[in-house]
Amino acid sequence: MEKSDLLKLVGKRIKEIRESKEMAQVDLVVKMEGNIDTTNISRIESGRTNPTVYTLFRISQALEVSMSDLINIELPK
Amino acid sequence: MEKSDLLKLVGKRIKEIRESKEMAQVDLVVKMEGNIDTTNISRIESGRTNPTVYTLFRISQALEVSMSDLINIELPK
DNA sequence: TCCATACTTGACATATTTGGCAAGTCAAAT
DNA sequence: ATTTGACTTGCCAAATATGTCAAGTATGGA
Repeated sequence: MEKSDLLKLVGKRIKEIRESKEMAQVDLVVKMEGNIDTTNISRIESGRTNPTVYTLFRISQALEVSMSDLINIELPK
Repeated sequence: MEKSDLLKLVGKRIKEIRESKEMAQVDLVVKMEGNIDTTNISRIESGRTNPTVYTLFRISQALEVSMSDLINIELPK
């Protein structure tokens, strides 16, 4: 799988979960540890950035899901 | 959880899986896509670096496990 | 002891993430 | 038509991941 496809899948998954919890990007950001703003969330959700594990971790905490949930991806082999 | 603790957990998990498959760091590296060498694996396994999703993905492929397996961590709350 | 293998560590250049702000788009409501 | 809310995009600086090589450590075997 290509890098860009992976990032799109991860981003889509994050967005899905966020929306399923009816959170806006802002809501996510205010729940996250440390400094971050919606710019970064937007970039991650659209797959334009390759987030680090720690960033994923903070997102998963704010969404109240496990990190595994965030990258539980159908690997299109 | 602290960033450094997270990174140590992830690194430990990767090392565990690699060793369970009786692979040396070199074996992992040669199976991975793109350029990488054992230096980076060492840094990731020891938690001194905060790997990106794509790097985790390439490691998971080379180890023939899912990415979820790599970050399936007991979250110490 | 000497050597080979495995891994760690330091230093370095390059690429990219992160964090921040400002401006732009877009849809819905007033 | 204007405003409001949600999100995107461009740009910037700072921090850091990546990739590479060289040197160092540790272990076990010949």
